[in-house]
Order: sequence, then structure tokens, then C-alpha cells
Amino acid sequence: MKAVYSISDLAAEFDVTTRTIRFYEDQGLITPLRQGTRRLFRPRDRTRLKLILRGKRLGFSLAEILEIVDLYDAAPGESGQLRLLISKISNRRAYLRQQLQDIEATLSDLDAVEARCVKRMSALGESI
Amino acid sequence: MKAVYSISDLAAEFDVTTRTIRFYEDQGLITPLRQGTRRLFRPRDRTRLKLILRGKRLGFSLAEILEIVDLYDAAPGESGQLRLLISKISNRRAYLRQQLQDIEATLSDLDAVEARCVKRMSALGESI
DNA sequence: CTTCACATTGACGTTAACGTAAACGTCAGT
DNA sequence: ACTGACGTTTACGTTAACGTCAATGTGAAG
Repeated sequence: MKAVYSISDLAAEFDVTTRTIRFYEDQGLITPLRQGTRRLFRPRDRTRLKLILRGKRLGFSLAEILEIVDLYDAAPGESGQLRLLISKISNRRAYLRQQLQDIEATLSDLDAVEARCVKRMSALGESI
Repeated sequence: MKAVYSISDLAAEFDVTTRTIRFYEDQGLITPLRQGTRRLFRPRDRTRLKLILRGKRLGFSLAEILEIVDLYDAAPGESGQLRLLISKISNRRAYLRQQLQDIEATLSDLDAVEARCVKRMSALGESI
């Protein structure tokens, strides 16, 4: 666990292009330090990137992902802000639960398809 | 459960535009019947649409979704085809399992954020 | 017959999320 | 001093998944 990473370090580790990482910075998703003109990524930035990619695998847009990762290090002092944050979290949870249902439904569909498939194969007298 | 649906029936039921449905037909995702020039959607088409939208919620592209829904009513006779189908199913399962992990990780993250949040509120002496 | 809601096919416009190319800076190694 | 690997910004190109007209057809109701 290094203290700083170059842009190509992270690109290699997470299998994205440097262009992608710069684009994420452009969109305000990451804010690496600078040493002169070069970007310096701290562990914090690395974590952010990891979260971004996780969000992408779940099909969220970058705008949504920005909202989500911003939840993580929001430290609002006022109680109105806190209430808003909690409500956002609740919305996000509802969405994720829907996704869970979708995945389970799909997995069970796949089970059925595969079962038919195996049956058909054994009918053909084939070994698996 | 009607026998046939108009395009706007389905659009209303699933909260998409007719444009979207026509686009899906264009991409070969649905193939409704025709009565003259008009589209006639059978329960089969309705089910397909439902599957498509489920795929979308999981962040799949239409191309991927086409592959997935095609798994469902593939009835290949030859054993090579069957083996291929089973391998595709297995790949899909792996992807879905990754998504499950992502969702669980995110949910647990949200738990942590919320806990911090609640703690902060109680420190402010507020009721929830 | 006309109106009206609903349908059709084109065709161009739009947004997100990068890809790609150009033109250039910088720094360690030989 | 030169090369090569790595970095930078700027800017135009691309693809997916529709949106948005426009022009037109069609069937039932008044």
C-alpha cells in the first residue's frame, strides 16, 4: 500500500486507460494532488477510483456515482443536511435492493435454462 | 393477461416511450406480429420486453441483453451448441455474482455512512 | 364525411463516456 | 546532448440509446 501513485500505476492496476482517469478528474470524481503539472494519487484517490468502477459495474452513470461517492465523505454539520443524506442513502438502498431482486430472478432463470439444456443433452446420450 | 397488446399498452405498462419499443424491435430484441402496418404484441413479446428492462436495470447494453434473452428460447439440437450455451450461462452467472458482491459491499458501506450520520445527529441532540 | 386518437416510417439531434490524435513538457539513463 | 518513457493539455471523433420532429396512414365515433 504505497503512499502515492502515478496515473499509469492506477491505470494498470484497475485496467482502465489514463484517458479515463483524467476524464474522471475532469468530471470532479477524483481530485489528485499535483507535483508541478503531474498528478499525484493518494490512497484516498485510489479508493475513490475503486468505488467509481464498482458503481460502473452496477450500471450507474458517472453523475450518479458522483452523488454516491460524495455520500461517503460528506461530513455535514447541520441536521437538515444529515436528514437529506439519510434520505439519499435510503433511496440508494431501495435501488440496490431492486437490483438484487433482478439478479436473483435472472440467476434462477438461468438455472431453468440450464436444466432444460442438460436434460436435452442427456436425451442425446452425451456425457457432460 | 390479454392475448395481444398495442404498442402504447406496453409503453404505458412499463413506462417507456413507443419510440423505445420500436427501437428495440429495430435492434432485433422484439419481433411483434403485424396486422397490416401495425404492431401486435403477444404475451411472448411482453415477456421479452420485461426481460430487456430487467437487463437494463442491471446495466447491460442492448447487445448483451440480446445475447441473454436469446439464451432463453434457444432450442439447439446439437450437443456442441448445447455446450456453448451452458458455457455462456456460466459466464453470465459469474458476472452476476460479481454484481451481487458489488451490491453487498455498497450496502454495507451505506450502513457505515448512515451509522456515522446517526451518531452525528444524536451528538447534536436531535431526534430522528 | 370529418374528426380524433393512435399508428406508421424516415431522418436528424442529443447526451454520456470515453477514444484518438496532435503538439508539447520533463526527467532519468547512456 | 540525445533518446525514450512518461506525463501534460486541447480538441475533434465515435458509439449507444434513445429524443424529437415531420409527414403520413387508419380505424372507430359523432
